[in-house]
Amino acid sequence: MRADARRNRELIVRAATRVFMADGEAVSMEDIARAAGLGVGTLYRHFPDRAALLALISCDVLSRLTARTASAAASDLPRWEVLLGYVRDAVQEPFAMLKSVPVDDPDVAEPVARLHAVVLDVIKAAQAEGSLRADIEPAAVLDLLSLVVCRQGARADDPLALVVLDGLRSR
Amino acid sequence: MRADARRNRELIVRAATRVFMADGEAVSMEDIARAAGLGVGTLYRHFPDRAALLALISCDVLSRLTARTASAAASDLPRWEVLLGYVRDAVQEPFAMLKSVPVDDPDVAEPVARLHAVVLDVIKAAQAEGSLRADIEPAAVLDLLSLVVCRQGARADDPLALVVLDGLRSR
Amino acid sequence: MRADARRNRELIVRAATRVFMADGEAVSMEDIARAAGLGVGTLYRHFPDRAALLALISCDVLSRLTARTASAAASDLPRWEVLLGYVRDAVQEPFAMLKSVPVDDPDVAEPVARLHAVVLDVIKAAQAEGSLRADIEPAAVLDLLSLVVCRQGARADDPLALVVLDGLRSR
Amino acid sequence: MRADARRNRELIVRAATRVFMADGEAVSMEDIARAAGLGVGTLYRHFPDRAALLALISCDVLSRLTARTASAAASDLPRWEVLLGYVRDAVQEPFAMLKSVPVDDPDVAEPVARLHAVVLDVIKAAQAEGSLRADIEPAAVLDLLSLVVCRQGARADDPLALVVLDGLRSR
DNA sequence: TATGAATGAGTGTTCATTCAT
DNA sequence: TATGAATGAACACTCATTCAT
Repeated sequence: MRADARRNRELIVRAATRVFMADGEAVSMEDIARAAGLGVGTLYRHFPDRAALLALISCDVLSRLTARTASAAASDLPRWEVLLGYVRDAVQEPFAMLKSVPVDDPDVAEPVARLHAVVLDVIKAAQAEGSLRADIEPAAVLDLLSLVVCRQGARADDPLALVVLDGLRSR
Repeated sequence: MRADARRNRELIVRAATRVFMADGEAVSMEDIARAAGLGVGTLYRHFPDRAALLALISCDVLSRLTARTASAAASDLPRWEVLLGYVRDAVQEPFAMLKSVPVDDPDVAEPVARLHAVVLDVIKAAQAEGSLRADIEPAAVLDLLSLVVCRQGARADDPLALVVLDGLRSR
Repeated sequence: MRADARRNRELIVRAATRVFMADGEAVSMEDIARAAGLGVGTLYRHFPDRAALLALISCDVLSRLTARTASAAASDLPRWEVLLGYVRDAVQEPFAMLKSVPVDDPDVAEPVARLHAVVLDVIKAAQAEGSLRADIEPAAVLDLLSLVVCRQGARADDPLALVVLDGLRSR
Repeated sequence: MRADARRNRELIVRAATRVFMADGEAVSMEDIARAAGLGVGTLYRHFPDRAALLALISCDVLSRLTARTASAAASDLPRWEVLLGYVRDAVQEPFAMLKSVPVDDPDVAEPVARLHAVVLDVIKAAQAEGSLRADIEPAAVLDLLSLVVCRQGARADDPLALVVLDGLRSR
């Protein structure tokens, strides 16, 4: 792939991520192109259609988050801190858009599964560590965090996230 | 308002509620009219535009829920039961659509405030009663319940709701 | 169907017929709408998509021609005259567009078959009458006439049609 | 013109001829470039626009056919055979595309005229020879053969061609 | 008044053509 | 010079809204 093509692809992904974060999933291809400073044609050269763009951005978001979480998990931080870090990172991403992506698409399903696997490990370890309530199924914890994180406009320090995290803490 | 006008308005609201529950917010005005057994023109006679219809249905949903919750609150049931009842009732309504309604609109803001007031009272009473964790701000509990209830396709007995409710319970 | 709707449908069909005759099959829906003095939306209210419009106009053309030919066939004109009349009528219609209509579509296949049946009868009768060369398969005569008639911009009195018709004549 | 430029031009013309034969005139420039194993840019280096490419391919087809027919005309074959050979050769070429080429373009008009001249000579000679009906204008015979030959997917032995050729034969 | 037909701006997508690499 | 990436006008089609019946 040529240098400028790679650069433009990156511009598209970044712009789309930005506008999805800001305005939700119902953004037109024209708007994304404009935000990227490119023509619509360029979008379509890089992504066959809207769904593909959504899918790719989702994958991007997911793998970025998986990488970051896995890296934190490899540290010797307390597992609770790793979990908090996950939430803090996730709310910085346009996670809400995942709701409009077909999770059946294997290209999306796989990165989702990988992220889930990493986070589930952290959850279990946090329960073993004693920082996370052990009387809740790990999968339920994951669901709860996903709920917190997938709201349009979520922030790590909004009351809701704080409540949920506090509710998950062992006493 | 004449009897048939009131009847049609009711038909529209009911039909819209139904299709919003079933198919989400992205339903066309034609679809709503068809579901109501009316022409689109009649929709527009009753509601100046799509936003107004959404707002009004939201109000309808909200006031119905407020009434039901207030009535339960007037009983001598345990406050925890009243709270559970609220969740059970709310998930039967197209609450998810509230996310696409401008809450700035005073016509919507007010019923929201009224529902919140009623539920907050129940929350505080449940904390006083000792059934609901008292170490969480009532407003935060409300947010948490809203989160549970406003998901598209939410059910009172899905794992997520169960986890949240369990997390709120005093031990 | 309401009076104005029927009138507009007629306008669409007429306008489309006209522009297909004039400019060939590659005309945009906007152009057709403009030619009909209507908005594109109206086209789509009457015809679900471009293919449906093409199919319907083809059917219209075909049945008009079938009716005219059958009526001539019911007269006591010489069969040769009936055949000439068919060619004269056909070249007045946007027959060329049939080449871009999916003949597999049963809605089109049937009127085509009906026209063919009528014309084949005339052909056979003309051969029996002695005015049409009898040493050619009726089906081949039909094909030949179709070829003459389906050219973009065909005219009944252009040299080509004259030659073909003359070639078909018994001597 | 450098050797590789000539080679590329040849590649383009050949590829375009091939895909026009196979898929009709509605082929994209990208498709043609891909079929030629070249980039679109190279197409545009050789041909200013789509019309020019079409025109040039037409010229190519026409002159190839003119050469072949003239060569056959130079032999001592019966003129009827030469005429049959012309039809057989022509149907192997993407002659249908000529319908979408502006014949006004002098670059196209001239090769058309040259082919016509050659074929007309053959036609007249065949009439003189007694193998071709002499009661039809040579120009009309030419038109008729053009009609046969310019159909998308024409073949020398399909019923239609056979009928036309048979109709032209003297008895 | 209720109806649903008409409208047209807006959306996703394609493709001839231009231009940076 | 050859490449193929970028462009944007054009197309088919949708749907909130208006308006004739």
